[in-house]
Amino acid sequence: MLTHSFIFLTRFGYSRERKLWEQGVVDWDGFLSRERIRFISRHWKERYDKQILEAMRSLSIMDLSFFQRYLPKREVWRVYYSLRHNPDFRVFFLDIETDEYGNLTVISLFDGEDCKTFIRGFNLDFFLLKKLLNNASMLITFNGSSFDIPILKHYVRLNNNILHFDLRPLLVRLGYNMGLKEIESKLGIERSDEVRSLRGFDALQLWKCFKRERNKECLRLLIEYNRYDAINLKPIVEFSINKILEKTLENLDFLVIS
DNA sequence: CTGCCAAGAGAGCCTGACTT
DNA sequence: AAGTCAGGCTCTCTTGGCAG
Repeated sequence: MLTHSFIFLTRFGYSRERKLWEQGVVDWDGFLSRERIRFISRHWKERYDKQILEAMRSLSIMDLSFFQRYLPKREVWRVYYSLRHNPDFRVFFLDIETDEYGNLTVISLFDGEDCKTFIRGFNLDFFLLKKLLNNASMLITFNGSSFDIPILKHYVRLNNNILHFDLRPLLVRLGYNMGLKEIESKLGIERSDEVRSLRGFDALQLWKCFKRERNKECLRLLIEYNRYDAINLKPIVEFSINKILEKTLENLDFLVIS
């Protein structure tokens, strides 16, 4: 999908990108191989050629900072879609819990197969966490733009070539303007009985309970809750990218995307 | 080259929604 | 409560294409 994208070009929006596709310019190679393109002046064609060559170069060496800078946030899903099976593309589904003062208490990183959880006061080591995070190509969250990522940045400095894919705005576009738990139940994604009824507010109480009473059961539940929040993001991503791809390519049946 | 027009990109503002 | 984003709205500006 990424190599079919032109939305990162200067002064390009959805309509101009679609115009290209409709006239048969469906990928970067197609764009570069044409001398002239209708509705693009010679002057701009030259500039766009350079931008596309730069995109190609970045992609070939997996330096995603180019896309971090020029791809609109709401289109970051295209990077995930194109690279999700590439072994050099490392993703973390991420979720954090905090106490009532906004201090990080628990964080889970799910790489698609294995879920690592770090707990304040036990195994949470910010040096190690930083090392782990900065080895990733993309972090995927739900509402992380306004919650998880800013808080995380208080503790660790993240490299600027890490892409952040926030699922919430995408789901809003797809008509799911609601919280994570409600989306899960709409999509039939399950949680264990113990944590099914828990919400964000309860996470604060669980940590409080653990701190006050040293109650291990409270902590265990909080960890379980947090891990589900991270792990369940994966099926939601799969659902969302298929939906948004369908929507993006509506009425363009000749366009087959890899 | 100059002048005009319509399309559409982009900026600014407001609102509503979510996370713990 | 803080922080961020997208959508809706309006207004402005840039641009390609066309005519002469």
